[in-house]
Amino acid sequence: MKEAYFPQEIEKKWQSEWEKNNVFQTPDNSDKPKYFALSMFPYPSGKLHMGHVRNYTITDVIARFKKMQGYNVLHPMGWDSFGLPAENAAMKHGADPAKWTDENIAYMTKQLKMLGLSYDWQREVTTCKPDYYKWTQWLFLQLYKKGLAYKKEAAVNWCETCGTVLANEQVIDGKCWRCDSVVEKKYLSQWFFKITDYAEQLLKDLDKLDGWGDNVKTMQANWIGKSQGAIFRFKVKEIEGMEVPVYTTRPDTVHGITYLVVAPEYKDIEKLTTPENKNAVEEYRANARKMTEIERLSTDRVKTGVPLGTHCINPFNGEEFPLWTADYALVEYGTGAVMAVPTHDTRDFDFAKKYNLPLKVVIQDPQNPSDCKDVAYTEEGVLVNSNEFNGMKNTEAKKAITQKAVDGGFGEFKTQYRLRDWLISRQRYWGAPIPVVYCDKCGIVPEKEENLPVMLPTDVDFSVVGKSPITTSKTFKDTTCPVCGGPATREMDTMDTFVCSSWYYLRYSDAKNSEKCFDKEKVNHWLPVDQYVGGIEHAILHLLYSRFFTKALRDCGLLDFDEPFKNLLTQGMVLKDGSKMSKSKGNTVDPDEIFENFGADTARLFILSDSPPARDFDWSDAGVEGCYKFLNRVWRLISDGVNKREIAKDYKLAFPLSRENDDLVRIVNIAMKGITNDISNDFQFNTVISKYRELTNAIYDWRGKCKGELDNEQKNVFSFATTSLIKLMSPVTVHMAEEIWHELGYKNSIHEEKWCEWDESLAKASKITLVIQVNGKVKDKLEVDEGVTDEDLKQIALSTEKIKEITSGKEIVKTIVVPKKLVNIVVKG
RNA sequence: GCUCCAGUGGCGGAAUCGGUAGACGCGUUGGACUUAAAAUCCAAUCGGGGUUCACCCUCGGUGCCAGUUCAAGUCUGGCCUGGAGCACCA
Repeated sequence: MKEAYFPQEIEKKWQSEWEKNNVFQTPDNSDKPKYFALSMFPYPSGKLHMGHVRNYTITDVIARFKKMQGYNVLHPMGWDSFGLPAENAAMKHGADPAKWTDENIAYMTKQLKMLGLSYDWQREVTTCKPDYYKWTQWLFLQLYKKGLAYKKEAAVNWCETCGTVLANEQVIDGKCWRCDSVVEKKYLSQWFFKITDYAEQLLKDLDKLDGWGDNVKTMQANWIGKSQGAIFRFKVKEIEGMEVPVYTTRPDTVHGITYLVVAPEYKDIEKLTTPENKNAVEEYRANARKMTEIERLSTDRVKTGVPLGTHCINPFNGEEFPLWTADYALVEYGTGAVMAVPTHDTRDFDFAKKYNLPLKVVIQDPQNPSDCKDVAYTEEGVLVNSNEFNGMKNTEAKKAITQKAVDGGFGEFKTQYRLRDWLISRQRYWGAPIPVVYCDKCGIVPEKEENLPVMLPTDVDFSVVGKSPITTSKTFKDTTCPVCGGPATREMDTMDTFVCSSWYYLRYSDAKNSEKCFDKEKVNHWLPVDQYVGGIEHAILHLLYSRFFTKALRDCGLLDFDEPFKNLLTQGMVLKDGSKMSKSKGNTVDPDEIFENFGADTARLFILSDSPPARDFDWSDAGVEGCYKFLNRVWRLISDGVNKREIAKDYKLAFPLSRENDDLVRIVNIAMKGITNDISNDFQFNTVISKYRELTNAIYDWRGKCKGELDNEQKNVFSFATTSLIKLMSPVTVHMAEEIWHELGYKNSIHEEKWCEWDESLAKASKITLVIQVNGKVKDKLEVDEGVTDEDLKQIALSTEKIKEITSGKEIVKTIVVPKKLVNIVVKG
């Protein structure tokens, strides 16, 4: 065995060996239980960054560990390859997006292989390939049939310079990420998925996700934004038969209404405006339209509004109050109209103060009543000025008052969600075409399933400005109607890339199927994903959409489970010098350089070493070198032993062992147990790695204490310890472990070995350290035999010189014994 | 403003159940080997104080203030700071 560790040589050799022998291919059929380990698939941007390295290393170690534990592990990889960067590259350099994407995939695949990741490449999926997007389109049609895909007029983020809509993520501080011009709101007819139909299920099923962090679950719950309240309908005094409905979470304050606000875009606003107020209202609405979303939603902006001139009547007390329009009412939420109770709502209060609208207190803290002249009272209290409800607690009044409205026929209980339907249309070329045609006779017609995929045209001009390149195709637009056969035009929009990524994990179960999106039996076998690993930035969008897709496809009968991801690990960011690695800051580290200088095993070891996976990880060059040195240290230990014939393949431990040998064997067993527990318990790889080091140090110490040539027992113990170390390290330092394994004389791959099993009776030290406390403070420690009873411990503690001295002349009140650990003597005086 | 997460040496972090705070590493300092350097190895490394001074003793210490307990980094209540997400959502 070579004395020096040459990672580059070893790593290349084993990577090609594994590929040749299909070590990581996963059969569908196996006697072993299944385990699906999944990393969030990357966008092929060009090169891997350290965030990718961290993500994929974490999942890879999990996959290898589970495989060694006897699971049939599915560990696939793919490419989220539709999206804007490819199209932008095309616009900038005249490159073909498909070619640009393919080249990036090829390069990044090479990098992934250099990292030694155990993927089953037979199951690779690429969302921009027709064999994948055919099924994205097919799934769109299934949702359409179910009424879950529909078209409507909606406001979108519009960049006039680029002539296209932008995703919310592409709007940075209200400006286009590419050309920096201000983003406007525009009304366009767009395709939506009816995710709101699933709002309650998406919220409720969060409770089932024990394997998800609370942070992600609460983020989703907030996003869904369930609230419970009431709808009240108010008659308009000036217009016979007209009503304005409002949604409120504070029905208890209904007697305190002093005005009502409708959104500037409210559908009946023109009818509700008197001729005298028409000009002012029109002007206000025109201004609101011009305003950007950011301006309008800024919370510190002074609230503005104008009166409409009409009034409503409060059915609870007969009071009249004026109608206003103000942009703090949002047309998309609730009914688009707000009943304003300035005394008990801070926004209404600000508005009322500015326009001198009246205040009427209806909730009070009986101990400390407020007139609400300076600030709204939003806490709980008791009703006043509320007729028969006076004296009732406001929490109870919510129900009683709503019930009165229900009985009177002017209101009802209402549950409201903040979640909006998912806008999936993009006026973009590089995406999956929406498989729909427009026929003058038949209207909106879905494409026939046998005509899928609707192929992306290639005869497009990317240099066009102000419209989607797809519209320049001569061959794409005109088609025939699937129903009547007459002339028709294709939908020119493509789907949001989040649609493609909402089902890719299902496709891995049956990636090569050309007849179906996936076989039902296979998808039910492999899914849900046992462990999903990825960045926290996907906490809402991707994970919520995927959950929605799973539920919708379940309702389409395509699969039989409710939730796609059983366990979720959101890994922290990779930082350098305390801030996120980014090109603009110039603090990036190129994975290629690390592979070249230290090897992939060092990179893998280091990226797992210093922080637990969920926390941010601070990259340091010294840390990398430290890991490299550690691998050299392990290599030297074993190569030295192998070359001196002290370590052999066929070792046997014959008990009882000498004291020193027994101690080392115990340390090995303790390490096996500890490492297994650390991985099983939230994947604490940082402590796993510290245990590798402890074990290595212990073996070195033991070896240093052996004098002269090793005897047989020592050789066996040395072989056991080093072979165990290398097996424990094999999921992390995959190439080095394999090389050493073969140097030891084994012929199979270490990655197909069984995980270490420890002997419970040996997984503890032969001596324990007894801690003796007096009044909870440590006063003495001593070594005692492992088998002592509690009574023995007590007697030992009380008879030590030191304790006698401390307790002399004092009354011992009681003695607490923690078995095999500690004695606490409580004294008085 | 609301929600969630976090706060431990010079630094990253460790500490299943409440039971030895600071594992392991980085850095630093000293030493060995060497003509020298690199590499490697050994030792020290929370703070204050004491001392019969290289062996100990003692006090304090896990963001802050209380509480529960024989015992609190860990549990409870109230704050402070930092991070993340949401936000005129009625």
